Amino acid sequence: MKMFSMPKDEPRSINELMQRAEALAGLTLGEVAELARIKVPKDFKREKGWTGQLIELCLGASAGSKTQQDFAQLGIELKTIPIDDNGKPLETTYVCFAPLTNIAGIEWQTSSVKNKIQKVLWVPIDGRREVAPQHRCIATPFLWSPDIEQGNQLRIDWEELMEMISLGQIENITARHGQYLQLRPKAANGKVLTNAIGNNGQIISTRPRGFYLRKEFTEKILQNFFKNEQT
DNA sequence: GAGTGATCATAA
DNA sequence: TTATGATCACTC
Repeated sequence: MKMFSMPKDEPRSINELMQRAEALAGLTLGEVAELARIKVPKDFKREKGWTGQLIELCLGASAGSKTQQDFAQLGIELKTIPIDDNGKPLETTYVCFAPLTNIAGIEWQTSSVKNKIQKVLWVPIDGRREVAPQHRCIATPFLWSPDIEQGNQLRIDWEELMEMISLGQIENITARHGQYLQLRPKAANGKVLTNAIGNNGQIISTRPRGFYLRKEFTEKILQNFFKNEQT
């Protein structure tokens, strides 16, 4: 039984990171928050990113808004994912902002999406709304990298969406596009605007967009892990 | 009920 | 302003 204690610095190896992460398994958000000396909100209506930031703190990630991975030196991105009692995702997973201008020459291989999901430390956490945040339990964290098929699926969606953006079709893209990777608004509210390419090649103003992984995609990742875990 | 579009807190 | 962390909540 490994006990969890708050780290005072960044993990220096994948092993060290995984040791810390695995020590969180089985604990509730309330228990972890107490160790971190942080107050648990009664719900996430206002503090939507609270869980992610708590886990960042617990694993020694340096907070802040960087475009790089959470553990850049290890090349690992941290993602908490809310699950129901069957271990299925309750929400889609945000990946990164979508570039809407100056996108000539951007390719999948060097894209932000590819870079972000190259290596992910998934931390599944009970996300059922009927369970108070304080009592939500952390499941087993695990490291994942996309296999050939998953990488191809995401590349195909990414290329389709990026082509539409480059052709000035941003206003015609809805969350229904993309089989596994979708594009949705990502901003503080609907009044936030950024530049994009219009249908005549001109610069237009539109809501910022972000790439999200559909639940069907992350569900397979989780299923595959838990399947291998019990064999 | 599910899913899309909208939204909230915070950092630099 | 744009990025991080995401979940909310209205509409279908």
